[in-house]
Amino acid sequence: MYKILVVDDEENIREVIREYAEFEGHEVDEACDGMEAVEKAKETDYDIIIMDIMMPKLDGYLACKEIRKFKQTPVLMLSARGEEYDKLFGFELGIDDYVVKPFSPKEVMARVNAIVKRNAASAAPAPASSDVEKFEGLEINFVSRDVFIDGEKANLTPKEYDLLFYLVRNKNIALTRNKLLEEVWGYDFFGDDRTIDTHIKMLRNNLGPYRKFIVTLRGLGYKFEA
Amino acid sequence: MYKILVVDDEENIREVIREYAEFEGHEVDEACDGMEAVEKAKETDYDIIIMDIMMPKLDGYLACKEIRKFKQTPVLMLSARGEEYDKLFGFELGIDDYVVKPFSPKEVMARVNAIVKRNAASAAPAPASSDVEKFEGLEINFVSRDVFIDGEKANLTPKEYDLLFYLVRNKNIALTRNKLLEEVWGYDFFGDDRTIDTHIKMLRNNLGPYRKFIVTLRGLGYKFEA
DNA sequence: ATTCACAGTGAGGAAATTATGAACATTGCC
DNA sequence: GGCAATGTTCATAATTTCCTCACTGTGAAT
Repeated sequence: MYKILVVDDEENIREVIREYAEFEGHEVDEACDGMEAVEKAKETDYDIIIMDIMMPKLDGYLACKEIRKFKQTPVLMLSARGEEYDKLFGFELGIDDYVVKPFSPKEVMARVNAIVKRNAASAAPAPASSDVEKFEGLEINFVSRDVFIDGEKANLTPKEYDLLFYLVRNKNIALTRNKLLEEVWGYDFFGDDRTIDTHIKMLRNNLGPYRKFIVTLRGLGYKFEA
Repeated sequence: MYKILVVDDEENIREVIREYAEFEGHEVDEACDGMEAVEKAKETDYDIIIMDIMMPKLDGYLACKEIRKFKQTPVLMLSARGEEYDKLFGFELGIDDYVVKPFSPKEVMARVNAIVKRNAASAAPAPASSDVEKFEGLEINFVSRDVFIDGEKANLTPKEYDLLFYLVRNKNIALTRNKLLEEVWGYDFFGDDRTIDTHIKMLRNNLGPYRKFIVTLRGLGYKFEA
């Protein structure tokens, strides 16, 4: 039996997870925003915290960061794709795993079990996939979410970061527009294909001389070629 | 391509989903109540079942429960707003997601894709049907969509890529013009046969010395011979 | 050698696709 | 509320690619 804290502003989600967790014999507390989560985490020793990213008052990242100041409770993040997806890899925050919506409670609890078990065994967090990449004068730091162009820090918007990060993580792989929409915007984005073009354009503009790494694959999509 | 079972007592709903799903290239079966759904699920291995909750004879929950006795096929539930939301996650039933009416078929299919993909990811590790092929100095990379000729990158148009890729994927197989038209151009192309010749010509020109791999089968079509 | 059905080629207009700029919408913040 | 930044849509311009078609080349059968 674990003590679990479920943090989400949507009651439905909390309810759903609570039911399944209790069904499996765990004890569940709830909080509906980051502030409340931090307080509860301070008072009580949970085995794991399941937390949404998108919340009022204090979002998942910040709440996690705050909690880390006094405790190492494992955290499982819930997120929709397209929610600055890459921040999830913020291992410096000590996020142990994440689940992308739509999830089944079954899946969530499977991960909870895996995390708690792993945590009990050792204290090692998840493995990171290289934190920085460099292509000539273009430097990308996935952890700090920074992009440097010839040493100068680029000022990208969140979508631009996400798009660039996804492209770079899949460098030298031909990516269709659909794939990009699905992975960067999220499965629940029902907008126009051409939105990608616009973001690619802005990204290219921001990359200056290194725009060359983003190649157009006519009739298909794009590719980061390095 | 997925095999999908759509279960709903309203024909309109079934029809709408079927059309969209088939448009995306999936194969669709229908059932109009729970009983029929259980039977069909028993006979056939579907990739996913899309099922309404409210149905005559046997409702969605019970049908799902019944199916679970012999199979783990993922289930996406359709529900009208206000239909006891939390029951939806009768998790012990292993419902994977739900969509509330009124829904767009696009949304339904987006979730179907998410679920099936997730399900496939946990089952099989990697597909890997050789990502690159090399014939002497001709190197073809299906993943990065690159073609190298003696180390130099060839600049092919989309159709040329498609044509070459298809030929290579079916190397040493005689391909008729009709087959090529159907597979590379698509079933909805009603143009001239000779269009192929033109593209073959361009492809050959682009392949330089390796044009030799594309052989003409007089009276039949072409073949990539290696 | 001749024939003739089929394949190869070149060029121009048609069609498809991408790039871009600006309008419009949304979000977060003061 | 109003502002500023970001994200999305859309119309248009700029390219690139495709398709058709007429003509030329070729090979196998007679």
